[in-house]
Amino acid sequence: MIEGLSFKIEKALPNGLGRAGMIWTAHGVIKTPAFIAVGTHGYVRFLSSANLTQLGAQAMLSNGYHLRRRAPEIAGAGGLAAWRPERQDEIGNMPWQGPTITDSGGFQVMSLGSGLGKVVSMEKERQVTNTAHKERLARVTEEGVSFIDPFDAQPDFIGPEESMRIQCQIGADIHMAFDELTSLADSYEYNIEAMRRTERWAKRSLNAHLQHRDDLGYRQNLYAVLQGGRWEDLRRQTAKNLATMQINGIGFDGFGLGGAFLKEDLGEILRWCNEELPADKPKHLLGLSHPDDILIGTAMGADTFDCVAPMREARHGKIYTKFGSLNLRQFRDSGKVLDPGCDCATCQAGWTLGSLRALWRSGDSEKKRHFYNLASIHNLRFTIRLTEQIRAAILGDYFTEFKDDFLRHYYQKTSY
RNA sequence: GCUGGAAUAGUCUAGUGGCAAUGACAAGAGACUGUAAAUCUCUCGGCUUCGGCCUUCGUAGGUUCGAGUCCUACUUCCAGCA
Repeated sequence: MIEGLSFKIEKALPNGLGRAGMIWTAHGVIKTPAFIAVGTHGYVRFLSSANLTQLGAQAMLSNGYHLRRRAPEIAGAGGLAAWRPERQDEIGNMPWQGPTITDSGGFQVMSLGSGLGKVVSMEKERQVTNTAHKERLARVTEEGVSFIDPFDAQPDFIGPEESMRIQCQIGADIHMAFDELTSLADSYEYNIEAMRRTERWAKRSLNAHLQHRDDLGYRQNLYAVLQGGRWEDLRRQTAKNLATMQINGIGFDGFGLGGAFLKEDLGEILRWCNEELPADKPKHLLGLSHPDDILIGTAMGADTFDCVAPMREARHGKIYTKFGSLNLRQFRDSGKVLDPGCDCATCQAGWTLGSLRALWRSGDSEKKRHFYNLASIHNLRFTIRLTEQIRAAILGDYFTEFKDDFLRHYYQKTSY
């Protein structure tokens, strides 16, 4: 039996919660802070496992909800790191053999239920409407979540026990307890209710996880997820409750920091959580990746991050640069490089904004797939490189200077 | 040369007497954060004080209260026959 997760802090920020460290799992090591590439269906869209390795990805996050019907098959293959997914993007089916994480399906409770896509957004000025969701596809009860699968319209149910059974069959190194993510539109009262339900589900998740965590021959690990919205009393309370929650003397291996955040609230909320949580456990900030979010998250004690944005925005023509992101549409025939000094394979191969745009707008599906690959490589490398730079800055005692310098360039869009 | 068909916005296209005129693409602007997302929203003749005004469906006439639509001629293109 390969031992379970272990976490070592190499260096912590003075007078702060941030740190650089290492997480050991059965499938390898994650040097933190780290950005985890999202491969919901067991693979990262339009990126091969070789692409991921080349651009410095250390781990992949998949989703128990999307893979739930494949879980027995994945278990039969020996777990996610050995499973060859049937891909829709024609990139080949070599598995990602490094460390893996699965989400519980808790996000889908929100996205298929109360939430519109916009409700997780962090722009304060945006009008948030929770009532506009006319076709609610998920309903929450104490037992779990009943929902209609949007792909085949079939009714289904996931509760903590189902989520743990699925995740233990998928066999990622790190699992998330089944939680209920609230939207920005939900009230304080509803957040109390959802947070307490999430805590009860966490206990049931822990119980079910402990029964199956060694089923595939290596130790799988469980993070509890903190909710509580934007309220300090709720965040501190749920952090304390989950930090001390145990079954037969066994607690959680780490913690997921969940929720929908307004940008200006993120740092404070994470501070409340991480002042209460044990420093020696790894923390994963769920679903965020923009540079300011990663920098603030790291400063406030988050060790790992995941997000669909780098890849999705790449597909949609948003190219990340050190001077801010740009819309590829505006660069027809441009001979400029994507991002000066970028070390990604796309930039190294000499692609320019104009040539990439031409590929994207070609109308040819094969060329478009090529574009999705090239653009995803660039944005993902950009995001991963940021975490590498942050790690180096923490270890080298220049984190604050690095952060200020990076944000000044990125958000003032000085020139480009 | 004869006969038949066609001509609509940047391109293709809908429209057979009634509101600058359908749809697609291209183009332009924006969005996207634990993936119902190779997606979605908006603009796309000109002007505007946002109430409207003006100019448009190959060209020129005509019929009509009213024409992209019907009629005549012309121009160009396509097909068939010589």
